[in-house]
Amino acid sequence: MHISKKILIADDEPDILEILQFNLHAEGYEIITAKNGDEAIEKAKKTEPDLIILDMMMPGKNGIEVCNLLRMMPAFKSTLIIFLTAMSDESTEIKGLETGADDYLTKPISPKILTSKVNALFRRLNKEDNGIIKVGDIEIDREKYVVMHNGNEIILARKEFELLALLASKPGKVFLRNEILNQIWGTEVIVGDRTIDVHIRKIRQKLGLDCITTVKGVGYKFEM
Amino acid sequence: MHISKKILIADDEPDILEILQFNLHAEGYEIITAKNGDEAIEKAKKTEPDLIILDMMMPGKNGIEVCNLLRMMPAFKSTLIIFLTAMSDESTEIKGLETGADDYLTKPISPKILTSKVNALFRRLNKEDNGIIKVGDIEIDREKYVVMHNGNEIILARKEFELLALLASKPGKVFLRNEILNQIWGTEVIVGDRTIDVHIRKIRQKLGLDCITTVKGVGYKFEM
DNA sequence: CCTGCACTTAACAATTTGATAATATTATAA
DNA sequence: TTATAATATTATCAAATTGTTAAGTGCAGG
Repeated sequence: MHISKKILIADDEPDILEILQFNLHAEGYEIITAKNGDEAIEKAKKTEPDLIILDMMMPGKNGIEVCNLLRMMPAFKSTLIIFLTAMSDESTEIKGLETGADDYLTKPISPKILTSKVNALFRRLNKEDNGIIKVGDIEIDREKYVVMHNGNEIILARKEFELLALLASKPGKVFLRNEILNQIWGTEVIVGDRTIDVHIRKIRQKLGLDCITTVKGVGYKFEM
Repeated sequence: MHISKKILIADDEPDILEILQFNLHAEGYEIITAKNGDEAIEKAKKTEPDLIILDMMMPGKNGIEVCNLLRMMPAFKSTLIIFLTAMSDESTEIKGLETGADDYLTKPISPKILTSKVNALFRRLNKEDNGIIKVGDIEIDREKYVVMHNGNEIILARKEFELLALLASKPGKVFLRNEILNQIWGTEVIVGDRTIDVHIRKIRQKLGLDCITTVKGVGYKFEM
């Protein structure tokens, strides 16, 4: 499972703080709260949260000031920051975004929109390390175009790689021959049925494992 | 110089299309437009934009459908997507975000908010490249345009430098020939396929290292 | 005006890949 | 068990892909 992401919420209104805390905690996030700007900076330094939600209007340092101060520190150069703004004031919103925030929310806050936004931001952040399929001791990296087995790199030709990646994308699922043809070769190109077999054979050979099962009369499936 | 980011805008209302196009173009982005969902998908495949702005309500395929279709293709797994929604309808917004969009905008659209949001999204995306790339004993300084290897400066021509910098920006990742052409030469210019090879050769020669790997039928990748 | 450099292209060699045909083997139903 | 259809295997060849060299073009600086 995931290690839960930490979110720091800074707002001087206890009600808002509680609503946000309640909803985000329900989504599985770990919540840290702060009642003003100075406390926010202090707790940010101590806990290094993944996301910081800052109210724009706070006693002492306001949201923008806090954001600016944080962005100056290397540790918070790329931390996600969301502003909360009471008024739907365009210039404030723009100022927030230009200060280096990633998004802003206008009060009154809808819990559902809040959680959706937060989830969306984290989803985007995790997009960067994607494309890796892991099944048993095999690792297929679509981006690097590499297949690893027990630390050894296995060199596959393009069609072989795509075929393996397709089968491994849903371990256990039987891919019909037609399905494979459409996915790998497209609908335009027409190749004989034996072609698939030959590629399957090469993959089996190169992997040296028995992880592709023939389902006679139907297709192939990948499983460890 | 940076190569300008490409933004694809899809909306059936010509007025909106024009407003968005005008404002984003003024910010230095390269704009591609589409009048409906199908055209959007077609143009997305052809031009591989960095950001796609989709109107939710369009004749034919609506924004969510287009988003779903795009997200299914590996090439658009991590492309930025923003929805435009006419109504400030909470459930629509949430649905949009959960479909895999990165943000949404409610009409009527404020040009300033639009550009701020777009800039903020790109800012976030580019957080990683802080100018200097270090891989193994190679150091690439994007700002100074200098490549160092074991303390020795290696002189690369501009195209060579950009190509190396691109490959090294994500070590291990395979860059498709198309991707390289789009990033280094842009979509306007058309150069032959051999051109890439020749530049790669020169880089390999000058570096005197075997750090650029050919992935036949796919592209090139940088790794130590 | 000459020279050198950056970039591109053309041409050919070297290599790899992918598809097919031909044959062998296996699974399954009658 | 046998007949039959489906798949495995092998070898072969054409096509696709890349490496390499040389040469052409345009431009900037001396």
